[in-house]
Amino acid sequence: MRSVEAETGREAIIRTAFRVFGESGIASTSLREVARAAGVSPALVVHHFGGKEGLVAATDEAALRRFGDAYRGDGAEGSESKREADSGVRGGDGAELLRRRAAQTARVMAEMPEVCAYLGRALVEGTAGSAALFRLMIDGGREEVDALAEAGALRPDADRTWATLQHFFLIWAPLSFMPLLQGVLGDELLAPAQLDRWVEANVQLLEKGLYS
Amino acid sequence: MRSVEAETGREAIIRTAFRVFGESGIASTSLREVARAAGVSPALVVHHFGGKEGLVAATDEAALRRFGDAYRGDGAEGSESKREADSGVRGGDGAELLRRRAAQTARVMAEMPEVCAYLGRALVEGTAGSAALFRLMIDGGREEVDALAEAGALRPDADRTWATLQHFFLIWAPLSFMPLLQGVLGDELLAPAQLDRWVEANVQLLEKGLYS
DNA sequence: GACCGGGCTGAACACGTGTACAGTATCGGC
DNA sequence: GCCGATACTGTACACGTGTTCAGCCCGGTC
Repeated sequence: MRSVEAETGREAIIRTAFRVFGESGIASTSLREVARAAGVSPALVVHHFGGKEGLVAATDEAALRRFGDAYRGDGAEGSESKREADSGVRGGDGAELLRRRAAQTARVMAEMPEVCAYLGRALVEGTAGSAALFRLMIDGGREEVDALAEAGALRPDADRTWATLQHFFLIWAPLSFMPLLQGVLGDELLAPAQLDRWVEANVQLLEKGLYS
Repeated sequence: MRSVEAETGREAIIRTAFRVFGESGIASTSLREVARAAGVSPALVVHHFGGKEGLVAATDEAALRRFGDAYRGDGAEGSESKREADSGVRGGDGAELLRRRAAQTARVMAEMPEVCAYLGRALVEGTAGSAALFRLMIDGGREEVDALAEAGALRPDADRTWATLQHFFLIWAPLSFMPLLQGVLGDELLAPAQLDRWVEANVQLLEKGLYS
């Protein structure tokens, strides 16, 4: 029953690291705490990852991979979402694509909240991998902005660099500020209803602005 | 010459705390490091603030006060900026007010970059005072949003809660992500030219959106 | 059956942390 | 002058940290 079902220690540690680091911060959470929460000895963490630094690097990488896979639509679910994710920019108008992308991100956040919460934290703390993480996200965002610009959807006088950053902040900053947000929104940020409001507000802002 | 010019130990510690905490993070910077950077003994920090927790609380409070004073236009400078800051919402159209508010925030950031960098950090780490800090900013933002709505400037179908949060993120998230931003922008975020681009991009986004 | 290798542990180590305490210097008021 | 208060320091302590290491268990291989 080992190979079919049970989780290896390494997997348990990573999975726990998402949760604990995401909740309490990376710098202020000790390797021992992660080990305790995962139900293993601190020495095992060292055994698998070489130390705390290695653990954080491995967690960074695992989080990024899982997020990327889910966003692209890989994994156990049906193939329909992959289909629509792969349909290129050409053909759809900007508004529709924008909404679809936003919903896609929201779906991933609802599917794997711990991973996303961790990513939000990693970005904002000085993790070794966070610079690469950030660069990846920004580059991806920039491509979409450029594609939307080619398609004529982007306002022609827009500053594309800052447009990319604005996209990034509107999507990722809430994750980094999540503990504070619960007080302002009544709900959990990642509750379905809240997620819908979030997506809707972002789409509206990007399409029409706030002030007419 | 003491009382006229020299800085007291307490002031030196707080001023240093802005810089060091802002650069390296609060949780991952030791009380000893702050003391060393300030040129005093660790015991003095304990003497004045009771411990690290107290130091962080005092730094929070000092940062918030200085930012508030500067934003409101108190302090050594001429009184003209205070004048324009106090001119209420009524009378000006939304766009003009919006631009003025953005420029005002940018001015404060250029004036006291360390304080602002610290605030960006404090918000994102689980500081004791950061919840209050956040609430204050959100409440202030909400008031402005409501005022703009009364004046008819806000899009009528906008979600005011999320509109407030969007304002907040567009302004404060860059501070929290500052170490990462330097790579994407060529410049320093708080360099005057970059600051202008930032303000301009925000105003444009809030007025017209990104996609027409 | 012997053997090996990898997952895994408990005990130990050196070190940095936050903090307490006793003591010194310096300044203002009597 | 003295005196008390306050700013400030050096030393010491208990504790949690990341890390090391010798050794356990256990499934697979010759």
